[in-house]
Amino acid sequence: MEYKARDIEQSWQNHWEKNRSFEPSEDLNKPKKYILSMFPFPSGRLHMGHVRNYTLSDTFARYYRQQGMNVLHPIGFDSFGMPAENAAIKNGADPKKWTYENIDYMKGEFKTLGFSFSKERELATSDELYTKFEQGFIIDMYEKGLLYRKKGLLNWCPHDKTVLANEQVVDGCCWRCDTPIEKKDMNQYYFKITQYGDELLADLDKLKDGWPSQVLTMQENWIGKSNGLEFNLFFDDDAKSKLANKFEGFDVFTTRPDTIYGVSYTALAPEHEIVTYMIEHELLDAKVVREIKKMKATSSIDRQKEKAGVPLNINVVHPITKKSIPVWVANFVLMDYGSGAVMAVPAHDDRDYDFAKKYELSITPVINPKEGRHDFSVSAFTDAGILFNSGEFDGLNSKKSQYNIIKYFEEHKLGRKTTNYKLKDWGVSRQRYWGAPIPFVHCNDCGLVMEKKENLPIALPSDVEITGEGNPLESHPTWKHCSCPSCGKDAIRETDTMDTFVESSWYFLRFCASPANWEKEAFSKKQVAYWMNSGVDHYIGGIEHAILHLLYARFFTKVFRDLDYLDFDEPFAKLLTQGMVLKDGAKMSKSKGNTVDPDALIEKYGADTARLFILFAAPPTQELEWNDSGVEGSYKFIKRFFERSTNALKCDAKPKIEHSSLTKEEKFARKKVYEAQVRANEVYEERYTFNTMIAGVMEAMNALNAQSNVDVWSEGYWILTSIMEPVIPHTCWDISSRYFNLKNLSKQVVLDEVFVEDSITLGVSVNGKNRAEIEVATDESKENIIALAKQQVAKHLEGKTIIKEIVVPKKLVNLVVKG
RNA sequence: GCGGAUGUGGUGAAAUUGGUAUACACGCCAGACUUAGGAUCUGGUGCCGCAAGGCGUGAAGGUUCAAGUCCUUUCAUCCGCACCA
Repeated sequence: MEYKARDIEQSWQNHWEKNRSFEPSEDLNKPKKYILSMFPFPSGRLHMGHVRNYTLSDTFARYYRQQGMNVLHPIGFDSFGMPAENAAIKNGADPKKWTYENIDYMKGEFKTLGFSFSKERELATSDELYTKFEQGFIIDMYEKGLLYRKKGLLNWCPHDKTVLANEQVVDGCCWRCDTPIEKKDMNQYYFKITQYGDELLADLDKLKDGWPSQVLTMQENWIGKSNGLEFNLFFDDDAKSKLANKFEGFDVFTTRPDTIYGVSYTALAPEHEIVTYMIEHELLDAKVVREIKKMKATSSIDRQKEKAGVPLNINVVHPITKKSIPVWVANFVLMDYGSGAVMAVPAHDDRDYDFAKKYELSITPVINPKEGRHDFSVSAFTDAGILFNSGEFDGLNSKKSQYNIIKYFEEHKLGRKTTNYKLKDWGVSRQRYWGAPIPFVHCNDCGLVMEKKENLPIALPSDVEITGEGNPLESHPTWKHCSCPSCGKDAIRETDTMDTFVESSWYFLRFCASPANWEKEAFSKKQVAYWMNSGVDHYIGGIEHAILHLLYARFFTKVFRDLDYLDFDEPFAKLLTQGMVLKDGAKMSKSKGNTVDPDALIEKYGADTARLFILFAAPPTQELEWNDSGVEGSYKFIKRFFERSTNALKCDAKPKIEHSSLTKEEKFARKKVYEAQVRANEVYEERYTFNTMIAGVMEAMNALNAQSNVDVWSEGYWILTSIMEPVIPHTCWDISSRYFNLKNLSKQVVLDEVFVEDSITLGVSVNGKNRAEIEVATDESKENIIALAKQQVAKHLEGKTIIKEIVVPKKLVNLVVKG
């Protein structure tokens, strides 16, 4: 029989579609599995990374269907976003048309790859129905105080002409187009994600067993919680009068209160309000002002190159010693962390040390190492140690003194214990067209007013002109004009749209909703409770989403819980982060010209070959090096697997075999088949190393091929097609339908009898060095085994004394000799 | 600088708890069938060596009867974060 991949694949793809084979059951009493892959942006064509992603999720989904689970394996498109708009600017395409044409094409690709997605739950986040519910959530969050509008210094990408969240700034550049970002003062909507900072951090603990530790660490670092002391540094009388009594002082934050006696200067960020005041009121030399302006204009990358600063010629008073401390402006002080001001302890902080050395400021050591001595003329001592020069705290260790010093500050009302986070509130407004409109209205009388829920969705206009200059919603002749939902007078609609990460923060909940209710509700508590019970069972996607998407989705889940839409804390029980797909050692990318087009591959070999190669070439979390002859090898295996199926007989149940009556080769073949099954179960349930599972099946095939018993062949195929169905579904359904009436695509029972053996092979080592092999009866006595082993390695024992004999049951014998 | 990962044949990679290192595949070599083979089948293939034997999991030590696996030190590559007070 000839293996014609394309014919077989198309016929089964049509069969599955016609029979609605992959729609989940609405019976919420069945045991469930929710298998989710990160949905794609509809860029136009799938790339190999997508194929790897969906092959993995499909493999899980098909396995759990065989196990009798009710499986939800949905797909959608994260379809808002800048590329659609950029295509419009470049080619004059309509973003909506461009997007939905791409979606149609990619759906076709899903079909030809044989992915078992639920067709009926497919969605695109740019669908108006999706926007409608999202806008509803935005309103709920605003009412809860979790969304607010404020003016602030924002990251602005001059190329994409939009605001970016901190998370979207990579090395000071736009995460999408790599243009260096600028700071711009604008109104912007924010989600109060910081309110959930503690919980987002603490709940990482719940994910320990299911998420890669790397991702947990990245999230932990991103949230960046640190405990310390916050206190006020007060100006002396000179400074106060110089500042016209506008400022009493300023707040600083430190994680090292134990170094408080070592403070020898203090520094403000160039953007600090006191600095701004002094510039505006001409309290600084022109030269100093010039220096400060230069610092502000320097990008964050350049600022890191060398420390720079200028003195402000004002002083504060040390809170304990009451000594006078000079105030500087320093380029390494960040305005958006803590209060934008630091107490500087050059003796015990590297940055403060460098700065003090450069500007010849005094360095006052107050902590010694527990052992030995530190040379403060060379570097700062930043470890914990023993305090000196620290008044009543002398002799205490760092840890103890931190506690005592914070207590002292609190008792004397000088300061308080605080927690600081690197995590910032999530800015979500974008000055773009192709996004979900933020459902607010600006009214002259009422101010900022929410749209009424019955008016949702606030849909995008279709007749826009997209030039790349400014926001098309802003320049549209009529769209933004509306009446105030509160007083009815003429008002202006908000023209900002939402960050696309908002859509991907709840799509996994939408998939839980039965399509019958899609018009009526976003999702029901009951359906979500069922499918999300213990979370999405397997969430599969790229490591590049380790921070942004996964953090936002966790945040939304917690918010929805507090809005009483659901009853759990964490959305994703198990996270599998796949490795990149490489060719010639580099990530596949259009710009490098090292891509492999999935469509061409399917055309040549079929989808099953692509799927098999992807799973066989490397374990899922590792990088996958593309290799054309490896693909060829996968094709040949499938071809052989298909052709040799003719050795099986038609049967409706697994054949019964009298194991003891078989030949050695037949027994061995059965053992290999069942070994493959045992390994497959482990791989699907725990290890996810599909490469080793496939290797097991190949070994079993090799063993089957060395014998000719038709029952052994039939049983072998019964089991192996079941194991392989999730990987090469078309081939396996085809074989199974011809021989087994599809009955074997189900949970398999392992027969232990095939593992019982009469004799086993043991390795024989001398001094740990492998020298020979012996074959002994399974129940052979230890004495006999040793005797036989000695006989086998007699040559290596000549003239030597055996001082120890070790027998490891079923493994080996080790003889330790001397002389 | 901080955090994490990885390092095994010519290549992708196996080795679940310390127990015969290199399974499975690619590549290569040889043979069979062939007018032919980039098809198929069979066999071989860690390195050095004619052999006996020796050497082998980035490097160096250590623990152990036994180490890819555990401990110490170190090198290289990759990824993430990065003046976070």
